[in-house]
Amino acid sequence: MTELAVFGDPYQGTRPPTRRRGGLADEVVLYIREQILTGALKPGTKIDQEALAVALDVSRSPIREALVILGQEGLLDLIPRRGAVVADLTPEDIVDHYELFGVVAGRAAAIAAVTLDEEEIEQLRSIHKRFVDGTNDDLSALNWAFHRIINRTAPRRTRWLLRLLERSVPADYYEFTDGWDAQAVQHHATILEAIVDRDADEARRRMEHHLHESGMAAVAHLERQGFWED
Amino acid sequence: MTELAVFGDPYQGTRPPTRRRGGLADEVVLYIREQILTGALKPGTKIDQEALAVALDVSRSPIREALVILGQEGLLDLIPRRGAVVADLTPEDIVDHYELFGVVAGRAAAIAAVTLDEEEIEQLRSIHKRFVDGTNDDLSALNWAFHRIINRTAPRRTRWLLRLLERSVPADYYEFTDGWDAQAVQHHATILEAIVDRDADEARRRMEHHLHESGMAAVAHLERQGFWED
DNA sequence: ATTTTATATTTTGTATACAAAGGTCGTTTG
DNA sequence: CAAACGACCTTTGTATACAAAATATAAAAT
Repeated sequence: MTELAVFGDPYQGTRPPTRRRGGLADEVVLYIREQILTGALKPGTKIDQEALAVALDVSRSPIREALVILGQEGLLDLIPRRGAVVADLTPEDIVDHYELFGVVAGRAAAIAAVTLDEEEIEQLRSIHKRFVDGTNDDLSALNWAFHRIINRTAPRRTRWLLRLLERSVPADYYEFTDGWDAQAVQHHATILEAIVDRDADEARRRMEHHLHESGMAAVAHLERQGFWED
Repeated sequence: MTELAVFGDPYQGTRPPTRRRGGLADEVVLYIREQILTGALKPGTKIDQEALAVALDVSRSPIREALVILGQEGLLDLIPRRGAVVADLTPEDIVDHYELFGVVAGRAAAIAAVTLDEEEIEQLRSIHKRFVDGTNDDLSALNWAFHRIINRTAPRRTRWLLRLLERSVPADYYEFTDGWDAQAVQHHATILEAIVDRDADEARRRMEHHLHESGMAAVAHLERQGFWED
């Protein structure tokens, strides 16, 4: 069951956006990012603008804009006058990335612990419940919904940074990493508990821990994808 | 004295880069960012690509790349098919930005407290000393050098994020905010102390506090610049 | 008079064209 | 034989051209 019922859905409008109609550059970004994070494009590989343009059947204009975006995200190194190469992200970089993700998401969790109202906490409980005993739900979507309720109360700039940090990292290791969902459920339970207790500091610590472990899972996932193979 | 002597300089090579030769897009980015952060371009203002191209005497190609970069930084809102407008950053956004800056720089400080060697700590002392009694030094450069020694030991991704957070915010409020340098000296002193004590947690807390106060100064600076005038 | 509809104009997004820097490969020279 | 030079080819960066969407303008209808 990949599609969730719309009626009676406790987290309507809290599902990851399927797609919003931007320009061609956005699609190119999605394509290259996918290629990098699945290990199809190895670190150090040079991006041939013309070749990519031909392959995707677009001109170099949207290609170049996409390269700029991915450069800003840190997935590509843009060296002036000599092109773009896939950034050589090491396991340490991924771990570091998730630590950063942790301190920012931790901040969001701390804020959520003192700002979420009872209704929102109830939504959180409901989603978590479906996570616990849900066998026929999309775990990634539930996970996303859980974090969204927490993050949406954070200030605007914090939400912006969370989105940025989320993008440049594998999104779907839930489907692949064995046993991760069980671990995640545990983490979510402790985070939810801290929020119910209105314990901001504990919520922060537990969210940091959750993201730390997520980083480990992400590294394992990338390794399995052959991200660091020759 | 804006230029520092090269010989006998305890922080050679630790000065902010004057300029690195990129493409035209980089210069356009610098220009627009300056315009925004000085209040010349008010939030909500639409960016006319053609007009900008004519004004800066370049084509729309580098202009568009610049807009994409500034969009990624959060200084512009890029709405597909209807152009770019200056993001309406509120004082809350700026404060939030510096809080984020704080948790990231705090992480760097915590790492520095346990990884800096004696020589680096000595450099830190030396710079701080010049900061304390230096009347004829460039305070911005000294400030930059102080933070650089701390941040350079942080992992790569953390340094990347620090650079990103640094960019989209006024860089030179040292020269403008009255009494800020005295406050900064105090903060630096306490941070240095925590690092000397190898107290990672305290270093983190004090760095967070330092950035929090910096945020206040930045908001005051932007207000004085007329950033939020009609 | 105000809203609606049709048409013209502007502006963005994409494609193509061109100039210059970078890279390649073979030749020359020490 | 290795290093250095140079002519050629490739690729990037920038400018221009064109198509389509959005906005503005004017006419028509209620």
